Amino acid sequence: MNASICLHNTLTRRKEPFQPERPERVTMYVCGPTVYSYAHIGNARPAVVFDVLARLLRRRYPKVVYARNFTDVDDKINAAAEAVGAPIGQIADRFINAYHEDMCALGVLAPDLEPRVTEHIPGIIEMIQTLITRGHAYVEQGHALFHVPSYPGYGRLSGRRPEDMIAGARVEVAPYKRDPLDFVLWKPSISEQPGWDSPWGRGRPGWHIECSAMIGQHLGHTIDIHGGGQDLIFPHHENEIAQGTCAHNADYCKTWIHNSFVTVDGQKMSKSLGNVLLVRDLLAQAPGEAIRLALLSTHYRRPLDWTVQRLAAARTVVQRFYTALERSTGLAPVKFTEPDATVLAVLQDDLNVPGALVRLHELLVNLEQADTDVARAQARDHLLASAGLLGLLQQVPRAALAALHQTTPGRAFPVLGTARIEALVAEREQARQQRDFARADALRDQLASAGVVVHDRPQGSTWTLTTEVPA
RNA sequence: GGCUGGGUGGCAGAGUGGUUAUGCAGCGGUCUGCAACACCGUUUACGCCGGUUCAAUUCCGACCCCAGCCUCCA
Repeated sequence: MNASICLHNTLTRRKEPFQPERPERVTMYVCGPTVYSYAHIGNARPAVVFDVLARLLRRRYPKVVYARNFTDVDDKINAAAEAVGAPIGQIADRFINAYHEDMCALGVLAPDLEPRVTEHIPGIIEMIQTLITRGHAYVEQGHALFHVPSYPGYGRLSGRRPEDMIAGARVEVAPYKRDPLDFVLWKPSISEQPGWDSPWGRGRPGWHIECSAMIGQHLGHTIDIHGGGQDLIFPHHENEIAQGTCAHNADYCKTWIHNSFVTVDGQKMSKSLGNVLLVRDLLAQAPGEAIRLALLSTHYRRPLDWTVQRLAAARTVVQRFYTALERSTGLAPVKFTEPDATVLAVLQDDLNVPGALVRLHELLVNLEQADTDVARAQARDHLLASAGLLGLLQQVPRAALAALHQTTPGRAFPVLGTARIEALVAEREQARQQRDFARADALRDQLASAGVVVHDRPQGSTWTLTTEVPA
């Protein structure tokens, strides 16, 4: 058996060996998007990071239940729905579909479960009732609120002391709160707002309770891994712990994992700065795989600054890998190729993806240096099996290179049919054989102006569509 | 003000108490009619000041700077 997977646990602030409660059923929950708009690059980072973790866990454990929710009722969704005069379900459906498309383009595999809040209202109400019964929550002016002082462990995840938080609070305390830190479990809806009947009147759930309720319903009272962006540590995850622990009288989650933020050109993404980068828009500049690689090229717990240079660099690397793979297509696959031991080992060390990429480059060199068909097939399959752990290099090379060409920014090439290109390449080869180099060079220029790059190899000339971004 | 992370060579980015990853770019070379692709070689590092140590980029302390959270946010 290989060494265990080590993960940095936000709760303990250290890297520790991952030991699931029940290895026969490993549970992981990641906070998904609120579906009121298209996914931006900051939404994509956790999706990609936890996709890699899920792949790693699945390789190790027979059954992994990975859930990622959709928050489909929320004031922002309500506002978006009101703006276009559509029901919230329509807005949510639209952006859930868009989210699926975007994540698919980034090579993110579907989680096992994608629970939606609006489909879990009875469970949410039930959980709130349990909290009230146990003395951890109360009802005031149509609101149900969690009483923070009733849970002594509050603040442990974020490393904050309640007294500091009160001192630093910048918001006015709502009159219905018994304690400034108390947070809403259920809030009343006026008639135009979406709402559901409850013992406390018509209303809708607060943000924090939904995750706890869906976790309790689908994964259990104690889960193995809970993930999300680091901005969720406080208050969202802190509140989840309080609710879940108090409702079920059990540890809520053993390992908390948080990815760091994405900045754009050194600044936080925000609507006011106008620098929110949507995955949709980036997909016009580069294939999803290059975006995925760019997101994975920094360790998940470090801040990642998104720049055009970063994406360009990722394009170059993707191109290099697929160029080598393209040259080995047609070789029979080798049976039962395992991922590389080094790749596996560094990934198991708190998901050191950049370290794994280094090893992938070494495997690439092995492929490029292999001098027999058997060696090349082995090197290729070794590389592919290893890259598969990261969700990379799994496309048909020719198609991947074509995707790079199609997304080349700032270039519009006249379209030459494949037959025409082949004819020109053949004509040039003939000219070269006749040592008519002026003619050969003219043909090469003609092809280049159409975005076709010719490669003269010992076996003869081949061609690819350019993927170079102009400087 | 409180709480988290982080500051590594032109850029990106791992890691380590002593043997200076890796990628991109640059430079030199091999291949090529010339290129391109590919391969080989190669220059420049560890924010600042103290401390511990035979030895610190790596451990400890202070400081400076950056990002995030404390209010919806991945």
